[in-house]
Amino acid sequence: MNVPLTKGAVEALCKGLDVDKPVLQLLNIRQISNASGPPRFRLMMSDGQHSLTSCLLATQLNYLSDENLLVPNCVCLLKKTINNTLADGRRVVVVMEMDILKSAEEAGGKIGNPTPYNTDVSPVLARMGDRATYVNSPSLKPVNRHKGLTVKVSPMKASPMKANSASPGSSAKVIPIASLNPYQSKWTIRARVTNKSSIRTWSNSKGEGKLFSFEIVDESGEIRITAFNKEVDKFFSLVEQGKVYYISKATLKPANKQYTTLKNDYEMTLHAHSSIVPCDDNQSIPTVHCDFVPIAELENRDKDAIIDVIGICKSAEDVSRITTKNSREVSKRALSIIDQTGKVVTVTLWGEEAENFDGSTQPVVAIKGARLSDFGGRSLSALFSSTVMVNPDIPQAFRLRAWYDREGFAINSQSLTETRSAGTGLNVNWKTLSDIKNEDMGHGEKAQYFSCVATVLFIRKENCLYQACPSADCNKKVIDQQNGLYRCEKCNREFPNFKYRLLLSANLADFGDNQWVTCFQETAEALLGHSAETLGHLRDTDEAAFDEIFQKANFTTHIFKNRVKLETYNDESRVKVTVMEVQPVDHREYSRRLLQNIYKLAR
DNA sequence: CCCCCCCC
Repeated sequence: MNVPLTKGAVEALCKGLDVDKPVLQLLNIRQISNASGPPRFRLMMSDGQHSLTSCLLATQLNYLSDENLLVPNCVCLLKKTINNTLADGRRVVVVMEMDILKSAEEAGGKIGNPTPYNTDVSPVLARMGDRATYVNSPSLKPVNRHKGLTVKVSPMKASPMKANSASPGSSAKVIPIASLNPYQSKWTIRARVTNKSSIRTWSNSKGEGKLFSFEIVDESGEIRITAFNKEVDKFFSLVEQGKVYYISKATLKPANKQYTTLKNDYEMTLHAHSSIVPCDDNQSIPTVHCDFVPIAELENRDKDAIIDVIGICKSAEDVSRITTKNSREVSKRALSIIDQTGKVVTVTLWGEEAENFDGSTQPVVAIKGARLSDFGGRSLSALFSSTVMVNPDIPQAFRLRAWYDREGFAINSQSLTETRSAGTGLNVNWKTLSDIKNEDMGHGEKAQYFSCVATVLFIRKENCLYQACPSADCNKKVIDQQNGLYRCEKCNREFPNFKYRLLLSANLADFGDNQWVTCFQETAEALLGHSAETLGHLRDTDEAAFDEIFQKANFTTHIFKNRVKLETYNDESRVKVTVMEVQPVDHREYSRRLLQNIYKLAR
């Protein structure tokens, strides 16, 4: 069988064009050293006219080499390739899927007399091989534009560093970060930026200003650098994540260990004479190293552990604004990520990272330095010190992508993060009231949550209000001492006043069933449309008006988000349904709900 | 000279 090579394919690939399933001949294959993870193979492919040296084998195809199928002169069908452009415009073709059409023996030797198409791609790959780095690839897209292109770095083992006499900006020689101290001022360091903050402002009793900080690493260690005010203007745009710079003439001061986990006793502050000069020759400066923890393994890790994680973003919440305990407003967005362990975990992004994140394409998300929390069982949160990467150009990401697109998307995954609220949009667990009985909801160890559209048939007025402790966080019922004082057993105090709290029993109905539910304060107020205080006052002063409020609530229809749990009391078990949220019926959600029921009935 | 790491 004669299989012609796809002439012109190498040129097209080098220009970044998509070539549909080219047939190419393998001229050479060699393993490039890789500090961690599986070995990587670099291929030289030929279309008979030109050879392509900037070609990597995706690690899921390593078996082709292991089984001695991928040997020079064999003819390959490249079924799927990913064309990556490096920051400097050079390209790397990653072979994701391939078939071997002809063995080396069948091909019988080199076809044609191919010449290298684009020789300048070689050095970068040689470096990638030597250092196992995937630096500055634009396919590695941090969601925060102030967090540049490269991933955070773990410093490699301390090793003597070659002095570089070519360092600009200073007459001093290049010294390792580890040897920096406040008592020596003539130095230059050469280091890679691993984490760059956005610009922040502050205002306190000592004054106000702006600052940004970044972390750098060389072979010897790491250090944090902060720029204030004028130095922010001077250096913020120059300093890019992932890039290497000569840095000199900055102030060293003891690091406040309370605020940093970086392994350095000092930190650096830039001043008017500080110098930062980009360095192109950066091959000896270490780059990213992530120790990804499989998602299933998070169950066994301690709360507050700082871990690296990678997964496919199965779904993402819309961004929302929350107010912190310190009354600061911040954006947040929770993602559900899944990996090959089949487990899902919720990861929360904050601030700009939350605002800029786009989960619509189900990208690979890798986070270096996320914090493990025990919220909802297990969940993750990005920190200021975390680096969030979207579709990073690393083997683990390629493997995940291949796994998810082939099978992962369809598996019945389980989340380590129990979602307490029913969520929104597609994640809403819609049920009808009859489902509660038919599906024995709430019979498990954990409570279940569901949403339904239902109509209020009846609300019990009796005992719907109680006199509660007026302390801010105590809602305990108080005892009327009949002397103008109210006693709270929990606070062990008497108060001259109390606050009204609501505890409603309501009967809800939909087309299939009805159900008694309990509404506490907020949901009861939403259902009745009045505050507990107003209702308490009315009950004591205007019974007719009080009754009318209950009449008006009857036959109103809402979306109810509920918690359901089987409870045992005096040897008697019954399912208790508590309303967590009452929302107006959104027309689209209601239609979706109806359609789901029609579909269910038709089955 | 900052030092926020959050919310359910």
